[in-house]
Amino acid sequence: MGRSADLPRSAGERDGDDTGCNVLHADMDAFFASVEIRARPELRGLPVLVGGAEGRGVVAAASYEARRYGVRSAMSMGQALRMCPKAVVISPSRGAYTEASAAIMKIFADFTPVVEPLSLDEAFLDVSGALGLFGRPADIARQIRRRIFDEQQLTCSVGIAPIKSVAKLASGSCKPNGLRVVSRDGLFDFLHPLPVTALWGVGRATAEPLRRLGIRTVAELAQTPLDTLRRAVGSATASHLHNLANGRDDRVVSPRNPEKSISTDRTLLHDLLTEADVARELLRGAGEVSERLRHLGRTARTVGIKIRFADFTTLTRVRTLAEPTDSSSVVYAASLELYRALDLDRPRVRLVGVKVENLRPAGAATQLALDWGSGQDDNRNTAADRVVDALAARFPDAAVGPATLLRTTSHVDHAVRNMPAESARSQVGDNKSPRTTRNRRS
DNA sequence: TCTGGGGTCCTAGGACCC
DNA sequence: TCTGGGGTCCTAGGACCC
Repeated sequence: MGRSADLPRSAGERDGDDTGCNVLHADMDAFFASVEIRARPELRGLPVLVGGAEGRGVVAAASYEARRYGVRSAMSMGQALRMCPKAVVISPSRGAYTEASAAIMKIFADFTPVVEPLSLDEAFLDVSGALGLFGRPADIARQIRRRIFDEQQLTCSVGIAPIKSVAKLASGSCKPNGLRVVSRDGLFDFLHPLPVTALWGVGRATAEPLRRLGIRTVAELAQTPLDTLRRAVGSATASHLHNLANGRDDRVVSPRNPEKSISTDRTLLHDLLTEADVARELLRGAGEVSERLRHLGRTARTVGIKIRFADFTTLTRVRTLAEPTDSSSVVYAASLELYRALDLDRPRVRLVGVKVENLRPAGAATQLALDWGSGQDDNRNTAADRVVDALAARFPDAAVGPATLLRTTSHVDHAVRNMPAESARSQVGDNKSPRTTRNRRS
């Protein structure tokens, strides 16, 4: 890719009076697909789908060429391929997206410290403090788009407005590779003709009661009495939507708060039929979320599981522990106990997930554990976990982790069945380190 | 249309305490 | 002993977003 080439195929820049329009919403175009195409230029111009290629996959991102066939993200891969049989399917490469995302966020930060990432590929920026240095909001947006293209060979679309909700709608309306200013004066001309489903927070379940009230456009929503809306969609949603429809959004751009939960779940290629198989997935999930906890220097007080069955019904169970933890074995023991408490009869399990929430800094947890006098085993668990983390970081390609994840089913079965159920409560469970004895305080 | 994976927020009910 | 209200914590599920 040549540097300083012209930005390609711009959807156009709709510039207007940007006075007081200090909120920018920047959104990468078909981000995952664009990153893949950047790595394999021979794919440029072709319909490209990123997502699970085998079995139960869905589309995570589609290039604009693929979208012309009606393909949308979240569509099942099978359906997408029926609509667009010539599409090239690529498995997601998370590392590449994370890396590109970091580079883009860094570019944003060069213009203003007030950046609120919404996901890997989009962010709000408040540029009110940057006007003296970089010019008007629309000028800042142009410089950002230029730098992202020059340095990352990727395009993004930027919406510029006085408030967040409208900036987001504006960027969506000028995709791909566009720029759009919605001025204070032009706010309602832009907002009111839109369908209510365009509003952030109106999905299928909310659209339906609105439709029954005869509300299809934002203008109609704006004119509906608040009480009527409350009865239809509940109090919080009603006032939120009513405000947005009337151009009121007092949310400020604020850098991301620390994460409130960490979860991982996995849809299996084939349904799981035995507790041993489910336990192995819980072990994997517990290991993943715990490793991320330790990496972030945080601990969790609440552990949860998610189980989805073949008929797609889904159960969630959570348990709050006596003490916060970042230990893989404690999280695993708690999740296994939650699963066993379901007491399922011949389940067909399609998805297994593990989640931790109620997060807090790790330092506080250690202190608490020592105070309780039961910290010894916890600390030993964590020490073993840290060794595993370090090995995994040093040798990313090696399989470092619980031995049961490396073995075949019969061994797993044995290991799992010997795991005492009360270990989560007592927080002394450690089925990973053979040296650890389970000497409870008598 | 046989339906991913990572999050956030809201609601509602129950337990418990004052 | 009965009744009520308010606050907080916990749990389950659902809606929504990308």
